[in-house]
Amino acid sequence: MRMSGLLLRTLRDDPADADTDSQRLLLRAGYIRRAAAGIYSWLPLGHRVLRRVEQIVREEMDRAGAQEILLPILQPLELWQRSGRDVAYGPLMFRLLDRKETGFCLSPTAEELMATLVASELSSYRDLPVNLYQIQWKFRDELRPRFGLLRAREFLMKDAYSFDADLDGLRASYQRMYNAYCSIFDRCGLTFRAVEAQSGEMGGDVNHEFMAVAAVGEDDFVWCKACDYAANVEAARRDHSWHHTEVPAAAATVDAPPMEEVHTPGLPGIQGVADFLGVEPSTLLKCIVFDADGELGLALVPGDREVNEFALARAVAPRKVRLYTDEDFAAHPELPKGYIGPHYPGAALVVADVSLDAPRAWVTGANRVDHHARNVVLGRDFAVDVWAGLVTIVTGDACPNCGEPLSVDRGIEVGHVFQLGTKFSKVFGANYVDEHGDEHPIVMGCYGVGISRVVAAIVEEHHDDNGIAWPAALAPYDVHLLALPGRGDAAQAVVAAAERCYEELLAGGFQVLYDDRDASPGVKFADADLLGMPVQLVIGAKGLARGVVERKVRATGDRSELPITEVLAGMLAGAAT
RNA sequence: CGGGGAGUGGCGCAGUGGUAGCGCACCAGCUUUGGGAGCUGGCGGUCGGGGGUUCAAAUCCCCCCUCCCCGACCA
Repeated sequence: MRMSGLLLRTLRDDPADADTDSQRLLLRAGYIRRAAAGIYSWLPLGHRVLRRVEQIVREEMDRAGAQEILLPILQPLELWQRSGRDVAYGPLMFRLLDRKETGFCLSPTAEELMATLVASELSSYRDLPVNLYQIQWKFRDELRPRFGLLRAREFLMKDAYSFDADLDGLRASYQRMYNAYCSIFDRCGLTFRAVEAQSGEMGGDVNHEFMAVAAVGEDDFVWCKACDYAANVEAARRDHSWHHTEVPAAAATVDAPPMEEVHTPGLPGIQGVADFLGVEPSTLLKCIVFDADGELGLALVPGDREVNEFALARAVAPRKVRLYTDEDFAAHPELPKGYIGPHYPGAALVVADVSLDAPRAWVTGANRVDHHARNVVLGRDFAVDVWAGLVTIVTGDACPNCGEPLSVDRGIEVGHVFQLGTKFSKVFGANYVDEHGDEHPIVMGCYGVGISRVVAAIVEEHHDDNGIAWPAALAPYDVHLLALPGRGDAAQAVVAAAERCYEELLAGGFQVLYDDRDASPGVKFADADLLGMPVQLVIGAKGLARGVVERKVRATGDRSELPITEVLAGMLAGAAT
């Protein structure tokens, strides 16, 4: 493509209302334009990127045995009323009436229509399994669209739906989609992890979120850079064996002096007590009071850690847990809030983080206002009813898989796979007849990739101060060819060489963006870096005099020279490495 | 929905009662040509919309709309 004819205007200034790198750069580089809050137009370069992501998704879905179809965006509201999601989605759904006052919505997703379709098209176990997908625009009237393409009201999504005879079939379909998603995000050049989402009450459905690591992500999650461990913060674990190898469980081996009380007036907080006594907060034992089905419980963690409420709930299930609030303490004035220790006589249940199972003496509350206790020893001075991983994971904790340090980062949810079960099949009568003639609801799974969101996630990961640096698999063009003819005697020769080079690369199968504009070198360089094609080829009078073309790799800045006669060969060789 | 901020040319901004300006971009000419060139001359805005106050409103008042940020909410 010749840039002289390309619909492209790059902006020198950052758009005032861009709040993330991806939005800022995609706007500046002329890939997208905002049409309304959370609604964007895709210009030629942006559209090419979108299509390339789409194509990767399509290839991987096809490879996984899914079949592409296309469902309408405009869907009868009646379907959504039947599933109950009319109410569940509420104002998140764009709604409209046709001229006969019949309700419609702009599809925010497509389980209803898919289940309806399958109900009428499939009827026998011989038809199963089936996996159908579409790549279609979705609409959600977000309370607050933001971050450009990351939380848009109109976005391109690949949504797939698997239909199996039973749960085993679903699990196999799910695994195929899971694997396909890993391939998709690998090919897109994203650093990502599949996070098992916190299942709802009583187990719930199995589902994984695919999180692309990015500072602008809207969700915290825990992941290991050394292996594929990942979890959301509520479900994350750490491996204590890496901290406490070879430690006998019997803390009674501690040779500590007897427990003694210390007067710590007006110091209910961990940091205050640690400073007052001249010890590290980690040597304090933090006692968090909770209610477990009406009984008083204590959750014990080291003083420098926080209690993960979800972990606590899992530890004492099926009892229902509620951490004490100020109101609770107000209702129980006998509790010495801020000075409670693990040996509190009224505690019916003591739950401790497993890291406390170590031979050491603690500083903790003395169960008496303005007093703390020193030399408090497990087994001698207090007992634990339940051991569990109770602490909220922080960066640096050991990975439960491999022991390397974990990271707590933010992530962009670029994909989500979900074992749905029979909820929609039952509502829409998507049943099949088994080999014995018995009818069963089809077991469904659903699988989404936010294609337009992936584009933004890629820019978040692949950019620098000068602009975007597309991974080769997604760049709108493979090569950015810059002609710098200048006004000297060599100008015509430079243009001629660039033209030859352009034709040669095209003939060689490369997608080439050719800067043939009558612009200064500075403008061309700046635009090339901003637009972000993976390789830049510069043909100027200087190089031409020596018979060479300069080659710059956008992502690394590495420069090399190719003989003008071997540009295509050089590019082919470069592509191979 | 609560709190805060903002709407002035394609983009970024200035302009607190006197009839709209700067930088970038765009067009023309001349000069310049290896990291967003210079000079000259141009094009382009009913100042978000409506109403009001005033001799006079981008500016003051009222209503509405839109956008942004924080929160709440949430695929």
